[in-house]
Amino acid sequence: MLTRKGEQTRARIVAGAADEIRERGVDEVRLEDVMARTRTSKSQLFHYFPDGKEQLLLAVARHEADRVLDDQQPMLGDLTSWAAWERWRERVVERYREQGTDCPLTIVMGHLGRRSAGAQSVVDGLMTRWQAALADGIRHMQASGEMPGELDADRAAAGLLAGVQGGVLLLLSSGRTEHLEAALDLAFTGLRGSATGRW
Amino acid sequence: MLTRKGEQTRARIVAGAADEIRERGVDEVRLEDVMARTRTSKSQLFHYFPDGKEQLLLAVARHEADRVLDDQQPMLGDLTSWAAWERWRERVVERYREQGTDCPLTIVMGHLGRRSAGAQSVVDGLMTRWQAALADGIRHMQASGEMPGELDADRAAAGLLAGVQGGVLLLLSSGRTEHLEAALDLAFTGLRGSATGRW
DNA sequence: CCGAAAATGGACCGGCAAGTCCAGAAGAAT
DNA sequence: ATTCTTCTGGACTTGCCGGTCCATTTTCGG
Repeated sequence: MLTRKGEQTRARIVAGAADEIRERGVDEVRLEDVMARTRTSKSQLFHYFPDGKEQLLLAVARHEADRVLDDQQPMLGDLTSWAAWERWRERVVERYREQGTDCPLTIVMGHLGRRSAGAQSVVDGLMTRWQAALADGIRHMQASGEMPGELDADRAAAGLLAGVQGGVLLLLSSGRTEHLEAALDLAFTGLRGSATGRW
Repeated sequence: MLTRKGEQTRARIVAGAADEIRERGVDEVRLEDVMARTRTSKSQLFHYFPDGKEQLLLAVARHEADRVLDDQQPMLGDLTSWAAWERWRERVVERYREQGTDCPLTIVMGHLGRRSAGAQSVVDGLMTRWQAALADGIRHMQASGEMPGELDADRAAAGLLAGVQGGVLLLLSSGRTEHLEAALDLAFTGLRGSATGRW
């Protein structure tokens, strides 16, 4: 059981670890660094995360994953017109432009990605919710006749999501947002266009 | 200077390290494992890679990067008809389906990605060449009137590339190719479609 | 208050794996 | 053949850092 003080400390640790990772990368982060930044001792770390570093990283991943969709609100939840889609687009580009080369989630993921089933599910959950929000928007647009009714909303959302992910990935290594923007534009063109695809 | 024998040994080390990484991930790979697999001693490793593990990983990254585009040939170099584009699409999906969750390049990249400038340039080079090949194909299609002449070939290629990258990324965490396929379909629709985008 | 549970401090351990070193074998070159 | 370079074996060092432990303090419910 956690007391109020305990919760504060735990939260401080997670946030501090997240910052540390953002700044220096997962591999470079020692527990000692987290301790220094959060003014905690080793026994506290292992008190709140008995399974050690792995568990802490997972908590950080969850913490970061939660932020991703929040940062896209309220746009993401209201994709009901082309203007709204454009606003969402701008927000996404802006958010990742600011973030630049430091994508904490990708970092943490890339680190414990495959091995930990927990990490897997964090990402899966995030992507699923993200895709669902996009699919909702697409269905909305179809209902109002602004996107072709023939296309499979879920599949289109999957493709759009992939474009965003790839754009961000390329941003991480190039530092430029042009791939992300191009991917969004190309996807939008597909969403607008005549339904000649294999939908 | 390297003798013939030296080159063989060096190549054996790189290939062995690549296999080891594919199977167990970067973090899990000890120099000792590479030594065992390639029947080499520690002094050999440091003889061929004086800067140690970092340098070896970089060599592995280069090795893997070279394979990526080769695996897409001859399709990638001959995107001159929609049928050819479809063949390329199939090849890409097939290649990554086989590869499944073990993308050695992404792994190595995710590991030393930001810190080493060398790794940065390996990925940059790969992506640049990849995008250039796609852009060439698009220009070909425009010349023969099979893709709208109004779109910016390089930008469209950037978007398509992002879609592929994102699709692969999602494949890595989900194990399924549906995002990759959806991204390709959506991008193709965009490439076919009426030029209503911001090209 | 008081006792139990939670929170904290910080010294200590232990293992592991990267990197060093030197001695000696194999190969090239003339 | 000899000499110089490259190649190889493997023991040794070293530092780092995750994890353990116990003693002490703080919190909290009743």
